[in-house]
Amino acid sequence: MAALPTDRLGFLLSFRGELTGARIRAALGVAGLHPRNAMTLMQLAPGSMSQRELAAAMEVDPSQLVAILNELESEGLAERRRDPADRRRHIVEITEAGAAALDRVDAAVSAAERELFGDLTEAEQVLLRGLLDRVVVDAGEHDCDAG
Amino acid sequence: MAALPTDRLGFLLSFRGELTGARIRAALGVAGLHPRNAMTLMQLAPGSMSQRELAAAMEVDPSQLVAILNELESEGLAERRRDPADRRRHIVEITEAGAAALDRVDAAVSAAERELFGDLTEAEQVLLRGLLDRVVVDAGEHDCDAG
DNA sequence: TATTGTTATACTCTATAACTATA
DNA sequence: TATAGTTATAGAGTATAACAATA
Repeated sequence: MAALPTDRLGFLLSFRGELTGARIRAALGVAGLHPRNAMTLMQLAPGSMSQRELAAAMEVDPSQLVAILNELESEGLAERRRDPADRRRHIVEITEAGAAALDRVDAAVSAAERELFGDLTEAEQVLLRGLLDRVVVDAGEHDCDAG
Repeated sequence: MAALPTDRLGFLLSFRGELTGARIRAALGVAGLHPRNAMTLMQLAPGSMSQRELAAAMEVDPSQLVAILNELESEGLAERRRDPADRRRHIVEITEAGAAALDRVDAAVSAAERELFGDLTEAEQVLLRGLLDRVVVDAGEHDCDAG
C-alpha cells in the first residue's frame, strides 16, 4: 500500500523509508543475491560466528536462517562447519566467493545511495543522518494489529 | 529483519522508516481498526468515489480492496451503493461512525508523531521534511529480487 | 534437562487469473 | 467486446511448535 497523508511527517518518513528500502534491496539483488542473503553476508564479513549468534544479530528466528544458509552454501558464498568444542554448533563463515559477491553488493548499494541522496550536499546528508538519529523509535514497544 | 549498517544513510533511512511505520500502524490500530482499513477511511474522508478509483488512489489491486470494504461495511464504518448511472459501479462512502473512528485514529497518529519527533524542534521537523522531500525515490523503477 | 540446528505447520500478504453482471 | 467488482488460487514471508543430536 502507499499514497496518502505525506503532510504528516510520520507518514512521509515511513513512505520514504519504504521506497528507499526497496531501492536498496534492488541494489542488493544486482549481484544475483536475494536481499536477505546479501544482508547475511554483510553480517558475516567481519568474522565467523555460530548460527545462533548470527540469528540474534540479524533479528530473525534461527529456523529462518536455515533456508538462507542452505542457499548461500549451495552457491558457495558461505560455509557451515561443526564447532569441535561443541558439536551441536555450526560455525558459519563467509567464503572468498562470498566476499567477492559482497564487494559487488557494496558497490551497487553505494551507487543506489548516490542516486537516492544525489540532490543533497554532503552537509545536508550529515544533517539528515543527525535528524534521523534523533527520531524516537523504541518507545515502549507498541503492538500493531487489531480486529 | 533488521540490524546492520546504519553507517550507510540508505539503511538508516530504511530502518527508521520501517520502525516509524510500525509505530504509526500501532496508532492506527488503537481505534480497533486494521491499519489498512484505517488508511482506507483516510482516503474516503474527503469524499466518496468508486472502488476502482479508491483502489487506484491506494495503489492496491481492486481484488484486495474487496476484503477491506467487506470489513469496513460489516463494522458500519463505510458503505457501498450502486451507481445509478452505471450499475456496474459501487460508490464507496464513509459513514458517520466511520468519520468518528477516523477522528480517534487521527488523535492516535498525532500522539504517535509527538512521541516520534518530540526530541526535534518545530524548525528541525520542517528541516527533516524538506530533506526527505528531496530524496530521489522514483528513479527508473528498479526491480527487487533475484535468484 | 537444556541447547543447537532442523523440519513441519500454519497464518498473513500479496499477485494473478478466472468469473458475473453490466455496459 | 470491454469494464467493475468478485472469487479462487497460488506464492512469498513469517511465526510457532515439534524433533534429533549433543551437551
